Amino acid sequence: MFQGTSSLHLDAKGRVTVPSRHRDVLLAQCEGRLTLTRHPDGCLLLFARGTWELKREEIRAFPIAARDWQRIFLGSAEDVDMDASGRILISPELRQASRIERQLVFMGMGAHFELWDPPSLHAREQQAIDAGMPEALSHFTL
Amino acid sequence: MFQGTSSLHLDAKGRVTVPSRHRDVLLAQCEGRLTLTRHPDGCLLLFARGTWELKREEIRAFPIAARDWQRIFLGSAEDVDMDASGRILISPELRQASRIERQLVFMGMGAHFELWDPPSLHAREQQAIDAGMPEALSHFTL
DNA sequence: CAAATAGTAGGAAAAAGTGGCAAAAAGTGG
DNA sequence: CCACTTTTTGCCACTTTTTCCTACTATTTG
Repeated sequence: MFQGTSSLHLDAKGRVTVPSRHRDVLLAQCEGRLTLTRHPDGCLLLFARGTWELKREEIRAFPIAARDWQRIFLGSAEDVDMDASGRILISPELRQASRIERQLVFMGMGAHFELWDPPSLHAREQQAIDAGMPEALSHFTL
Repeated sequence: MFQGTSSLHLDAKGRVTVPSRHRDVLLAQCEGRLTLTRHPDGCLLLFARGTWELKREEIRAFPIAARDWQRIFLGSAEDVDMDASGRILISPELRQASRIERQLVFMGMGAHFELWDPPSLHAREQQAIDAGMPEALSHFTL
């Protein structure tokens, strides 16, 4: 179960270090074999390879009406492997799509991670807070 | 059942001492294993690990429309352990999100704690008082 | 008033993250 | 088809952050 955020930098070649607290889990789960793709909300999604392959089957089964969504999820997916120092390379295409340049936010979201351009994330967060809790969550209390 | 507030300082590395009157309970309940996350109201939430894990399952079950809220609660959650002198470390990300710098208010709120930046708390309190009692509390008397 | 306990501060060792370099691979042009 | 250029990949080293331990000060309590 992944949770929590880390603020990190890409190096000159577009690589990021996977936060060390997640590294061991990922090495155990999939030997560092991961898959990176896009999310329509504007972030990137990072999966352990096995987790992705299950999701991929769901995506393949999308109805025709959702062909555009297949393009985003499937068409943008790239297999990436952690290198010896626990880094992954984010391709120029994915960097551009997510507006990630130098800095990024690495966020654990349960079974996967989200990678965000910091300004995009903050803007979206603020928007959500301003809009208030949706009706569907009216029964949820902390 | 936690209640009451304490005004405390963070040290130079961003650590706070858990008020001693709560320490024994937390040690007994979860051996000092806690989880810290954000609340949209602008404070941080502190849970005993077990309590958090129950909440986390509720959060994971949120509908897709509430993805932004999952990001705030789950995406910001960090497991923290009390150290030998009963302190917890608040990460730079959480400190920034809650505007906590040097001082903080540690507030017992039943099953969990809230951690506030003092000015933010006071502003919010004043706002609530000015707004008056909400309709839903019309039958409540002391 | 003294002792204990709470809260704060500082220092040293370890680890994490970042940058740079060099070898390898891939692509391009003659 | 070979040689050269450019990009990619792996490796190493430095710097910053984190973690653990210890010590001090202030407040509380008997």
